[in-house]
Amino acid sequence: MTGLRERQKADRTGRILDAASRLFRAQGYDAVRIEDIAAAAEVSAGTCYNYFSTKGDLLLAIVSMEVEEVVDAGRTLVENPPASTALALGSLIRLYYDHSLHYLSKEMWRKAMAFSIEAPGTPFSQRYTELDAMLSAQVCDLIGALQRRGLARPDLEPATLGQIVFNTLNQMFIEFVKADAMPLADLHRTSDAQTESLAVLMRV
Amino acid sequence: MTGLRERQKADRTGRILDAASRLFRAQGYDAVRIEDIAAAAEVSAGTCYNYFSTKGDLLLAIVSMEVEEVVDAGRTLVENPPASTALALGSLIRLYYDHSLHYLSKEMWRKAMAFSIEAPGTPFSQRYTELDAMLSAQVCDLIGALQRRGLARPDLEPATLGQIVFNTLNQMFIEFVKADAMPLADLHRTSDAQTESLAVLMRV
DNA sequence: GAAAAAGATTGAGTTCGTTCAATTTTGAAG
DNA sequence: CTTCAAAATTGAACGAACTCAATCTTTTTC
Repeated sequence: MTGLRERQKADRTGRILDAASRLFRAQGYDAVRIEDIAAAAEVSAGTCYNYFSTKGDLLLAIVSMEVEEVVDAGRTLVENPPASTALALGSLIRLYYDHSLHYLSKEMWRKAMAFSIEAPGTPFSQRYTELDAMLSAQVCDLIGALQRRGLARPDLEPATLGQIVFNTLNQMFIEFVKADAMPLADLHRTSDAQTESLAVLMRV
Repeated sequence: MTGLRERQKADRTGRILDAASRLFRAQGYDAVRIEDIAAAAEVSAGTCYNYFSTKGDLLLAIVSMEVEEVVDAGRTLVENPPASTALALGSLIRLYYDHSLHYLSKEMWRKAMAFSIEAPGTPFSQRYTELDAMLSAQVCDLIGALQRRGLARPDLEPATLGQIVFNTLNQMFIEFVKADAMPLADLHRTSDAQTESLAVLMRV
């Protein structure tokens, strides 16, 4: 079943991802050359291109792993939502935001977002877009749950409202990563204010 | 007042912008080398870098000129808004969308958006961000005008609602330029549906 | 009007992402 | 175990964005 070839493949993929992740965080995306990653992973530069189509796609693979974790964490929260609209939305959004800089720098986020717009057809760009859609769906699910509990006006599609909320939190996050000097606390403040407004909009 | 040096500077800037704009549209951003632009503008490659810090910033200068036109056109519409919420929003959004591909290809938009996230500090990246804010402000203005005419619920900040509407239309546009095969008509359809929902949300 | 200073242009050189033909490694068949 | 085909690795070569020391042009000074 798992021949030598497959094991080596998985091993090399892991080593490349680990090396890239560590180096990107430590030295910055631009400062790290493919050769550096290859050296740290004990392969040649050419081999990196066997596994990842471009440097940007390699970054997106790393970012995607992070987003997967956030999706998992979010699932738990959506299954047991806090007992008010603003609190429920606020908690989910804070979960997303607080995870975001745990393993990734703002620069990595900027480059990743840029690359996913610039090269939407690349394998990990598609994966990243998929994960974004999952986050958006999660917000929709939460709003659906709130409606069923009578905590949000029932005359609006949860999908529509969820999209709106997700677009808003996503845009705030983009502005956050674009401003290197902006602390996470500022994002929280802006977000809390917007969430409050959105909760008003959704009030029964 | 306007010495030879200044005139030459303006002339060269214009020639570089013209050449780049024409070549990007005709051959695609990636296919055009700085040397090609320099040759078409009758300067050297180095000179391009005196005027624009990077190839991406040169693209953003071109895109910004286009967005300036859209902002001007939008101003006229906001001053005389159509007589219903959905129609007013729909007209403004359609104005934005229809202008968008007049002089710029989807590829140019993708690269421009990517670059503005990736390198937010660059001169024309800042200009582009400013122009985006102006579009957003325009939507807010329109909503304010609708409120004053009694066409939108007055208990919500126009700034908040405007942000929501702008984020939504912006996100739809990003998805449009990310999908090369998607025709403008599809964007219109999706947008009309979303606008309808947003109008419901804003109803008095 | 000549000389010096300031500003701009130039293109050869550097760097790094990416490609690809040659080579090596792995797995299967006889 | 040997042979062969398929798959993967390699690193040298390529191309294009960007840099910079030398050169040229414009403006200012006296």
